[in-house]
Amino acid sequence: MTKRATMIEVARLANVGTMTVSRVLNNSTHVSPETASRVHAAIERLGYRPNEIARALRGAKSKSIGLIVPSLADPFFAICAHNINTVARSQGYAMILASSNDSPDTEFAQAEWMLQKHVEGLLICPVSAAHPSRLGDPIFQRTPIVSFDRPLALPNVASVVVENHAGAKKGTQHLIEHGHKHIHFLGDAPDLFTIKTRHEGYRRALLAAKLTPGECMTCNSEEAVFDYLKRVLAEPHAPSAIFAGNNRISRYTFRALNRLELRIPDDIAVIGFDDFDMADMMQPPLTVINQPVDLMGRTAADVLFEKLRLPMEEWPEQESRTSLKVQLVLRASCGCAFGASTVEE
Amino acid sequence: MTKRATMIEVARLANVGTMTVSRVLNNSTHVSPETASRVHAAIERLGYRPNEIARALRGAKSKSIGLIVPSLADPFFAICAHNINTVARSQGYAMILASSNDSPDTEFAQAEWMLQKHVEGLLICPVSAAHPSRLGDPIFQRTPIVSFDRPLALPNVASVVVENHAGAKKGTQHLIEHGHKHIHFLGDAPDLFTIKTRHEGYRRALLAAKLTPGECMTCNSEEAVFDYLKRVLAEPHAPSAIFAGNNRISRYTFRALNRLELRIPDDIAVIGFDDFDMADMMQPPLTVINQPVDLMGRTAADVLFEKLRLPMEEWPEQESRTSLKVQLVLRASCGCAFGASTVEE
DNA sequence: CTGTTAGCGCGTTCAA
DNA sequence: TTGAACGCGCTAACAG
Repeated sequence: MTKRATMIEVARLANVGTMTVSRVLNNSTHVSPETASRVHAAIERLGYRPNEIARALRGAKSKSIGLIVPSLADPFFAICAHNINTVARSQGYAMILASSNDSPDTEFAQAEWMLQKHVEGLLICPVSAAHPSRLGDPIFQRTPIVSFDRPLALPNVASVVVENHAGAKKGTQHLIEHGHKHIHFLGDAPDLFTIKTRHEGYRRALLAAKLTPGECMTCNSEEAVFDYLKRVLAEPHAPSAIFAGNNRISRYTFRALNRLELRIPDDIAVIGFDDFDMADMMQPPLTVINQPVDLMGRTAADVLFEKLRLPMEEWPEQESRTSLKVQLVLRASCGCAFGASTVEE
Repeated sequence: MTKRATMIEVARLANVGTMTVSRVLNNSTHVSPETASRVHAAIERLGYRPNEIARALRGAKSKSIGLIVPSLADPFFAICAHNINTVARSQGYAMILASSNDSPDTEFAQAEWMLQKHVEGLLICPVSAAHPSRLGDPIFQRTPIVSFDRPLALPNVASVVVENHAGAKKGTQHLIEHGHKHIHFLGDAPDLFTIKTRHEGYRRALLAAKLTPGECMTCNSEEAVFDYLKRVLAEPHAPSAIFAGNNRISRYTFRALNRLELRIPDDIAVIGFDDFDMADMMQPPLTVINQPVDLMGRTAADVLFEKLRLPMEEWPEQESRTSLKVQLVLRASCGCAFGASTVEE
């Protein structure tokens, strides 16, 4: 009905000074039990809640962190955000969210703006590293930053990623074991860390088997994948298997192959990096490299809050780099014939 | 490196009062062009950025809104969040996010806590209406609230939903036109507005065709759907078609039917409410009632910002209720035999 | 057109 | 153990 009660009103009602109220709220040390209970009663009666804004202005603690992802509409990032948020809330922190839409300028603008909002720390999945990141700017030196999914080569930024190289290598090796000699790699953005690293893992696997690796093909849409496959499958040395660089590409590939009326894995085999919902229900079920999506967000948040606990002087010279394990989930699109999914470390 | 510059420093450097700096930053009216440019230069040189916290403490404008969803991990809500965030950013607002995990207590706690953070407005997808919502509490009277996906029967809350009744009715009618006489309805939470309304639409369609509608079955997991279908399909009057109350149930149903080695739509037909990624790539492609997910978030945000523009005195007596159109997307699981999807208004 | 004064609500001195 | 006064950075009133 009326405006919210302030600390002064509580103090008056309890016949104490505002300082006492403040103490009861925070330390609760050096306050006699009976005074404290009087204060509590007053708080109750007035429905008083501390004004977080005023708190933040006074001290340096805004009790909020910022999260910037390329796009929340992407289920992968949505799950990351979900887990980060869970950790944040458990620590009493608010999470402010923003999308960079894969634009370095937007990313920088959002990050800078979050600093104005006095977030205590920043969690970022950085945009493609085509341009040097401006997240190393001096204004960010006093704010802990953790990057995830894609690392940031900056001294002040910790990072959490998965074993992209090893995972892609293992997946490709599996394809080779199925007898494939011509395997193509499809990505969306060749400058993207994840895609680049996965392509490198793929390359190593082929080289080790004395086979010729292909380029990292850039296919940004279902149409692009369709056109590419249609063209290349008509050529000599047509691929007999596809390695899809991420789950979006996997889905595009599946759609394109369907339109081309090709049978998986008989006409062409497929393995994709990153599992997705219903991948096991496709016809055929898709073999994938599974990344620990839940763990990724949680770990990144944990790393950030760990840094938040440390005073700035104690920040490590070199920030931590965490790498999460991935698994090869064998289903049928690779050529295996399992009833259910099988997991290989 | 050093602490951020404050307004006073800018003022000193530009040889003006802080008020002038403030004016340049906001109105920029009643300031001589040359003074303004001196101020701008000083701002530039110091890399000054206004402290949003102080601004928020001073005025009532925190330039932030709160969003509470049952779970960000759900793609449906992730997309809503994405669109809401886009609108918010375009208005210069930050979005604070929280999940209620379908708990009324958590929902209330998060909402209350957001008020402490002085959000200017709240967007909420309310938890199941099993318990009367506490969002009508007096403390929320001064804060505009918009609920989406599920309405809230409170005078101070506007809402944006889709045509659940009409959509479910149309889908069920379609099943009836295919000759089905025994159609079962599967939901997850019978008290949920969306599920309840869709079940009602389903019931009306059957009644209108002089058929007997079934209960709203509660199936909270793939296991539950599996057990239910296994049992009921062995009984007399076994269903020849299933109406799935939302996309999660659709996926469960698809999985369960697969495990039961039943053919869709020959052994049993399926229609689901709410489309999802790859639904058109399943075997067979799933016929669904498609809701305008993108529009939902955007509309809800628009409604909120409209309210934010109005002074409290001008708030309408009765809050707005928006209902978004849905479409029947015909694929193959209903019994139709299309090459591609067909859309019916 | 511009500067001065006075808080916003809290927590941190320092004195009682 | 407690309270008074000051100031965080900014802007709404009022002068000038």
